[in-house]
Amino acid sequence: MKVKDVAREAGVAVGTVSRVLNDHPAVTRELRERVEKAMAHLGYEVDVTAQSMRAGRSRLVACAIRDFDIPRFALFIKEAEAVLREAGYTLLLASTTNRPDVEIALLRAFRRRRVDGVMMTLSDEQHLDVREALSEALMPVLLIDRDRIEALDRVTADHREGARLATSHLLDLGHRRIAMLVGDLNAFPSRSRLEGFRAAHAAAGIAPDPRLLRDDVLSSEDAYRATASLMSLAERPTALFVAAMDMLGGCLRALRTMGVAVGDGISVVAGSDSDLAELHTPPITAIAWDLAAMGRHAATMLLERMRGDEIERGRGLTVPTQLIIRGSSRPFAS
Amino acid sequence: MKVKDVAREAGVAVGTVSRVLNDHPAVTRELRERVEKAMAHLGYEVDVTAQSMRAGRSRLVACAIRDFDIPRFALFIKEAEAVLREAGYTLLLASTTNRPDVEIALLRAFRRRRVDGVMMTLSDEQHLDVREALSEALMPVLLIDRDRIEALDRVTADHREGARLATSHLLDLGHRRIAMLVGDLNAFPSRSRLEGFRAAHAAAGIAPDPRLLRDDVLSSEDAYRATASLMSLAERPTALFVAAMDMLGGCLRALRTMGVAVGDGISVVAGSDSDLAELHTPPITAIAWDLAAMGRHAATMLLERMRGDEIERGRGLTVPTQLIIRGSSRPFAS
DNA sequence: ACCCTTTGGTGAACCGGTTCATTGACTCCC
DNA sequence: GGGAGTCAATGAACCGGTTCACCAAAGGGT
Repeated sequence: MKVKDVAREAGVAVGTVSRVLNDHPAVTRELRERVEKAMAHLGYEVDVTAQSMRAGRSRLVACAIRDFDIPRFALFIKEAEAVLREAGYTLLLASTTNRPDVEIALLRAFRRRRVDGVMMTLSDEQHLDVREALSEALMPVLLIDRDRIEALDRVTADHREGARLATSHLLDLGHRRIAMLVGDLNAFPSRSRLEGFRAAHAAAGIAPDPRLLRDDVLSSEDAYRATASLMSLAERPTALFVAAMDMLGGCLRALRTMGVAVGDGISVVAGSDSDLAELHTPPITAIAWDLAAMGRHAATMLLERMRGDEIERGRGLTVPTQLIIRGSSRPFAS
Repeated sequence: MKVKDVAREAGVAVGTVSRVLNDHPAVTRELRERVEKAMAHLGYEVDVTAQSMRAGRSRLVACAIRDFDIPRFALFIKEAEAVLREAGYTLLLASTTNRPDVEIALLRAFRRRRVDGVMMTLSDEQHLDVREALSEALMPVLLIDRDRIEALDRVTADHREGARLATSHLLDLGHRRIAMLVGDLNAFPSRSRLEGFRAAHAAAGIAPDPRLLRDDVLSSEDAYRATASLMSLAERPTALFVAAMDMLGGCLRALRTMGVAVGDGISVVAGSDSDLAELHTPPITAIAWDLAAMGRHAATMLLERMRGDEIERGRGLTVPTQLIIRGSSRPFAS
């Protein structure tokens, strides 16, 4: 079942069938109808593989993120997929497990598949091998919540401002020993959160205690351990900013285990909002931003780039963050 | 940059290069090394599209689920992807939005892409057009948490037993007016949960009040509305079984809005476990099962089927469910 | 009546691999 | 010494579309 068969059935040339398939204008209505009837009659369906082969593009867009089971990322993917599907693209999914070697291997695999565009996170924007792989990618790449690679488009959230707001909020409440849990400082989100944290302290003329900073918190178990270790310090923090995404669960679990009451014993601010933050007792103050919008923008920007529109290189789009103040952050009573 | 170029550089025939690429045994070590050196020297990379074209298979596996932003499904996908990648396959992702027409369109799109295998959910296993599309799919299809299509492999969770346990638990506590929120009864999970719910009632010799059943609860907003409407009844339920996946948030939000205390005012059991259920005050009794294992099994079974192993049609694998009893389910005090 | 342009249609070449019938060289054994 | 058998290597054909140089017919202008 191929164009040849359809052509024979309709009594036309293969080129004409191809024209009909691709809505080429130079086909008379009569022939178009005959061809369409033949296709319907034979139950013909184009072979996208063959099309890709000739065209050199696959109508595939790859999305590689560090770990799917970050619930809120699903929103991003969902919206991106919807936009891409609308435009005739199919989404390829992979997880990098936040490892540079996997990121490089995936870029190569995508190129072998003639993927038309890629959106991805990076474990470390400065990693030389990754930067080299990106520059040899041959297809447009858009960074998800990463920056520092000037030539590439990116969609980010304003984590710096979110962290600054959260930290100022705690400082305003009188807290002076604020602990912070962040992820990998080699990547944009945690780096900017730390900047915001420091900026807020600087603005208040207060020096943060470096012993209260825990980075590399990448899983809920990490958050559990980090919280437990912080609460075992001789001089405990009075407030805890769980800035890494989706780490609130581990943190709350640790506080519960250690018998520390959220709100009274320690103020808590979450770096990303969730049902858990909203419905906890007390409800948890949290930073929120629109991941669905990020997904839509990412897909749209990548589509523009893939169309080859004449656009300046390295466009960046930043979605704002906001602080939702709830009952878990309370004035510090000495 | 193609096999031809590599062949010229190495001074061999294209067929030999292809043999090297595919680890064909009939190549002398000397030639293999010459070819490999030539490939490295030219920076050659195979074109997977061309391979697919000739081979008639794409090394792509599609996964279509009703909605990605069900956080727990991410676990399934993550594990499935890991298994498939290990085996040299790439995962294609799509969401069906739980609509039969989208399901059919996706199956067609997958076939056009020569996808090697599909794992998917269905909005309604009995839908005739979908069944026809499935039978014409030409590639192995595995159902995710769906049954009733005898010819297809499937991986399910034992929702019936989970719901039976949860309901018996509530009945044992003395509850007689148990409300239930489920999703689409045309699909396996909700159907089985309802069966389990009824089986538990039957075993206890109690007839459930049909006015306390709310089906088609598919979003957190649905759950909010359903809970609000249940709590507005003249004869309120004394227990609430939120059996649909990831609907607990909406339900708790409604109870909070209406000033009903979980545990005291109403006992609550969640159909799937989560950080929210575990860390809520009081913690919520919930049904748990291993979605990661489901993902692994799904990928493994599909791989076997794609290898064309001689296996009986329509294998089913069921992962067990368990009830985690927490503080939200309490004895009914009249 | 003649030439020029426009329009619709044709089919061979091409995309970049894999496959397989064929060839040539070498070994083995009677 | 010669026939059978084994093994590497070769390269043309093929997978199923799209493209484009080319052609025929129709239309337009003088």
